[in-house]
Amino acid sequence: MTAAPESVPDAAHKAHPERRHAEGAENYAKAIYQLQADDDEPVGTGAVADRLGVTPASASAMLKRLADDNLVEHSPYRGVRLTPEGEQLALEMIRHHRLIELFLAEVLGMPWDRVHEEAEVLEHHISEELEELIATKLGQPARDPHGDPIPSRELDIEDDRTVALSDLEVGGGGVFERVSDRDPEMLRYLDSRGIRPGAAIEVRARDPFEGPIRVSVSGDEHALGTPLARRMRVSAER
Amino acid sequence: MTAAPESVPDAAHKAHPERRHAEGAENYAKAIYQLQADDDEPVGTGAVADRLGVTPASASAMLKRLADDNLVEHSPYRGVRLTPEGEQLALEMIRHHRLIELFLAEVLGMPWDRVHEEAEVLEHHISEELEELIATKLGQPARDPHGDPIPSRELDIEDDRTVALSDLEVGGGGVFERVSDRDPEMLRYLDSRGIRPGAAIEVRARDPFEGPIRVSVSGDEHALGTPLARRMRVSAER
DNA sequence: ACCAGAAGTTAGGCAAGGCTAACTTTCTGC
DNA sequence: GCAGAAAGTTAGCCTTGCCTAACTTCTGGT
Repeated sequence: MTAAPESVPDAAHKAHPERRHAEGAENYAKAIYQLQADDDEPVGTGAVADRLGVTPASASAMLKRLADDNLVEHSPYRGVRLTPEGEQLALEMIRHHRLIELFLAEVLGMPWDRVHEEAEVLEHHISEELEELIATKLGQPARDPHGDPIPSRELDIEDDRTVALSDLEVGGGGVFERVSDRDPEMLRYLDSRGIRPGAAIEVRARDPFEGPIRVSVSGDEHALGTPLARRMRVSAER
Repeated sequence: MTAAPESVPDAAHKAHPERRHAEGAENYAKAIYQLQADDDEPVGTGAVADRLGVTPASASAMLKRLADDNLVEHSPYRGVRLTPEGEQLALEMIRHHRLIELFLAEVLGMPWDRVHEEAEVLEHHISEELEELIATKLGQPARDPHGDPIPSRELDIEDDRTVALSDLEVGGGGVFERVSDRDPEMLRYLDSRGIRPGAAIEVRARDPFEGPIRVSVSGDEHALGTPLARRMRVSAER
């Protein structure tokens, strides 16, 4: 009866002096990072709540906890900004997310429009060691299947030199770099039209008042709605 | 500003009328299943608590919740038994666990003694679709890297025809089928001695009072402690 | 400059799980 | 067969997150 003591599932990971954060905190950090984008305006509570699908009250409470944990600076009523620590956490999750997306697509053949939601869950549950094995298997890739850059092991991320397709004038264009991975229907649609990252794209015509945008992609013409065009990023010309 | 509504991360999976269970319930079901083993004695609260590393009080409360959810039958003070629904849940987790272990070892080259703890986490977070992709990639395998049988897609599991090495008499033996995956040190030790599932093993001598057991494995002799031998399963001779 | 509405926060609840301390039930040894 | 030990349960509390309802602060239009 007195068998060897079962290995209790206690402190598993972490060699580095890196604090553990709950899944909730990880999602908030990622959301704030993505809302913060390039401009460094603080992010409003409502925007965070919106993106995470919770009420502003819940977000408000959570942001206070994040501030206690030193992941954000929070000036009540005026918004939050990630601290360096919060940004690291966000980038860590983004690295996980994009590595997992690429892995699922490349190694397991999961369709382009399905990898996002799977990665959304798994990103919180892989160890550093598994992250590294995946990155190695993929050859330390720089971009995920939607064209998004993957932060390096040291969490450096290539800065964004793209513009939204919806912001281009007629005659503008470049290489279609990436598209938000968050809407499977959009992904399926683009994929079915043969519009994939890496393709050359050019704006042929625009209609006023959010009308369709006519573009040519590798010879073919397509008319795209503005909401879609807003999510498509094209390499900036310089 | 009124962009397309972001896809909220609500009800994601489940085509089948399959209820969702929290991670906690999944772990309890698995623990009870494994404690129940073949004998169908009910499992005590303390044993469950022990295996999961929680206090008996916590387990007691949780078992009541599982009973409400129809995963176990609970007679107060006398123990729990899984319901068919609870057993399905346990087998589902065991299938996930063992597929993930094998996948990590085969596809990513993760060492034998590390796959368990990674799988312990991930088993709760893969979708049915990913489960299927993994199983396909591995060719619908029947056993994980420790030699444990993997339940089929329909959750049928091969019944156990093995005995503990510690229960064999001198002269007894058979094929070393598997070993508990829960103790990395044991795994590393066996691996370093070249004792791996599939090898022929025979008991050469035993000392009384839990003394070492001398066995031969593919020509070499080893002396194994009783606790270790208790966790090694050898194909039953008939 | 003010006030209404928008944005944010506080208060009070709930559910899951965990803990300790105290109490009950069951089992066992004499 | 009964007392004390062992096993199980209850009570009361904590934390993480989420909710609704009510309150506060900020901001923009006249």
